[in-house]
Amino acid sequence: MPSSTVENYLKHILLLSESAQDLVSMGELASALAVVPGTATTMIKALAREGYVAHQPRQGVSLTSAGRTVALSVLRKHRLVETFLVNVLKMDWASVHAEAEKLEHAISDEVLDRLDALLGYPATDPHGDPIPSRKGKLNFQVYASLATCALKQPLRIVRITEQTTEFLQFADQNHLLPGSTLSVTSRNLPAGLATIKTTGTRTQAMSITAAGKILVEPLRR
Amino acid sequence: MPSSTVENYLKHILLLSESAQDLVSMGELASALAVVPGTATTMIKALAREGYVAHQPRQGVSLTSAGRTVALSVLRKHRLVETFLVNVLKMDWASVHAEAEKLEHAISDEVLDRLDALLGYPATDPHGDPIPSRKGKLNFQVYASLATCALKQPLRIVRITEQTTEFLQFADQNHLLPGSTLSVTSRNLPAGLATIKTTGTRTQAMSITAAGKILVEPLRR
DNA sequence: TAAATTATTTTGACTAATCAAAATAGCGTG
DNA sequence: CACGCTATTTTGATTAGTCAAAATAATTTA
Repeated sequence: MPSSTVENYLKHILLLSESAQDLVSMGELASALAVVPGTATTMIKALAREGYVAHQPRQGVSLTSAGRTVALSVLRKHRLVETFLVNVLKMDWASVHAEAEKLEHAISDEVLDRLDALLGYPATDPHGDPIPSRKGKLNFQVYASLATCALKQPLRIVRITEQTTEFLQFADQNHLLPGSTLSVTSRNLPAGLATIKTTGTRTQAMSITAAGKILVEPLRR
Repeated sequence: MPSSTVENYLKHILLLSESAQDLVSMGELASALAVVPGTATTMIKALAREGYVAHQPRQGVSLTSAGRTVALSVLRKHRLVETFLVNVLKMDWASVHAEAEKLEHAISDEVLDRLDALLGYPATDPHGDPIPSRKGKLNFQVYASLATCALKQPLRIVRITEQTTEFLQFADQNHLLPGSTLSVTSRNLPAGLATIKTTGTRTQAMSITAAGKILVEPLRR
């Protein structure tokens, strides 16, 4: 049984390799896990010995299929727990991440399956993040973001890719939740600003960086 | 924040000092925690330094009020989680103990309060064990057991004081659940046997030791 | 291409929790 | 009151995970 430390390393490698095309560097891994780089190196060498990762010294690290299995299972637990906390216990959207961070290592597959059924087998968590299936299939869909989509087009928010409480509170307060509809009225790249209009005809500005964390799909029908 | 190891030590001291009148010996503590006695001694000395327990060398250990607070909080988590697993997720009565053993260290007070509300503020868990209140009050009531109660008197089971899967399965299969009614028809102390009659007029024998783990109250009305 | 900057790895040390086995203290019994 | 049994405590080692700081490699800059 991998320890919860090991589970965390593997989960973060999975998460980081979604954005990073290929190998995850020690630097980004270490900072995602809030440890010093030397610690990450040491740990990764141990994980490589145990067959969870492949380590290209001085290049980076990637998951083996064994490591990927563990990582997906942890991610599934995390996202189903978040969904439970929000949908059943009515907890605050912005604060459930930290809770799930602890529970994901303590919950058994048996409990998880029943939770899944109780929730009606959801495909995504409350932030729009896809929930891996029991078999370990992750529905990885590529969406545009508010930073990259076409201007003036009607859009629906599908996902918020950032789990910090502050960002989620910002999104919540500005009605930028999965399901909300809006459009991007303009962008000013040099200034790093995007202007959006929500359905309530409210217009507001946000940074391009923030806009890039809000994924959308074109609204049709 | 106490580690989950520390939480476990404190919880078990609380549990053992219910039966043991006063001080808990290193021997019983060590075997409850499945560690060697030397480990328990070392750990208890550390806990004493941190103010969680009072250690009488070579006599035993007892909780300080700080230690008792932690222990009661863990016990509350354990028993509410068990109740949730059985009442909401419909898990098997006999197997939830092990699950709760892990979750009790991962769940926050915030989540726990909501779980408590969802369950309707239960006073006991599915085994009849009293759930400490949020304020740390433990409704410690003294009950007779099938080993000590009067013969031929109509009784209602209120609690099963033994958490092993095997014992709980035995109780389940013989309809010995909290709420069931029955009476003790006879006891044979030298043989170590008790004979009981459940309402379905079924008569069966069990050891006095097992009978002592089933707590009852006289059925009146 | 040599020097400088940056990222990674190594080394040595530390903490929490554990065990095996030896040392010690308290018994009770003869 | 000494002897022996049992429980407890000590001692020395081990494992997982971590950090600080030195050493090394790679890449960028001049």
